[in-house]
Amino acid sequence: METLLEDDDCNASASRRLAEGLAALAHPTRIEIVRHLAGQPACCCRDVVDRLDLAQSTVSQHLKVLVEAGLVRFSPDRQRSRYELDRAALKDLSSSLARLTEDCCAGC
Amino acid sequence: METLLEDDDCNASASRRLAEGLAALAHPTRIEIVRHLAGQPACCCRDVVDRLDLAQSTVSQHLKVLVEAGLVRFSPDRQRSRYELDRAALKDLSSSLARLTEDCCAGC
DNA sequence: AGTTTCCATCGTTCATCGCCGATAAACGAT
DNA sequence: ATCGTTTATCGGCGATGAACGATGGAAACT
Repeated sequence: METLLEDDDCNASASRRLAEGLAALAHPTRIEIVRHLAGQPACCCRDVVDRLDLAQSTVSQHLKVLVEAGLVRFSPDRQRSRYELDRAALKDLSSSLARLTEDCCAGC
Repeated sequence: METLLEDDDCNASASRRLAEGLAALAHPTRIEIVRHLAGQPACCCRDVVDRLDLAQSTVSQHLKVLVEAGLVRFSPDRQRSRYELDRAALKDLSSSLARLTEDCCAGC
């Protein structure tokens, strides 16, 4: 029962973390931002603003969400800001979902 | 409804659909529900209510979200309702995220 | 008959999201 | 020193999300 409880806690905690990661990507604009970031080593906020038809403040917010979720690395570069896709984190998230899917399809 | 899609909207449309799928899973409770559904061929609303400490109406809502996202199949079984995990749809979602991740990691 | 059980839906409350305009700080250029 | 550019953050507004209780309908049990 001790191990069972720990398993449950583990599952619940994993669910929470996975949900947080998925929530960060659960918006078309943020997926587009990730796609854009994938094409280059890094870019600044302005680049994204030019690409998407959204206000600069809105883009900044979306970038913040991605950074807080750990999917994008942020480093203030003088005037410009430097946003870089954390591909390892993205892979982790994808793997987590894949693992959940595999667990769910174990019997088929 | 949305049978007409311009080529330019292809990426945006894919992002939108992926975002919708991820949003359905972007909640710890719904992930737990999916996990629970994975352990059996099907179950009713009551089963989930007993497992999670939430009101029956809340659970019903979460199930509805999963059904509308296509991740869970629903068939009214006499008195009880029958919810069944659509493992193929879950795999599709997982694959979509994996594809995005691969696209983003093509150069590494 | 009446009753219980299971379920979906409605209405409400509260919090969060998504978007914007405005603002101020930081930096580069003139 | 004064622009122009870039950026993050604030305040506000409408929309959505998440939770609950209450209600009513349908099936099953007494």
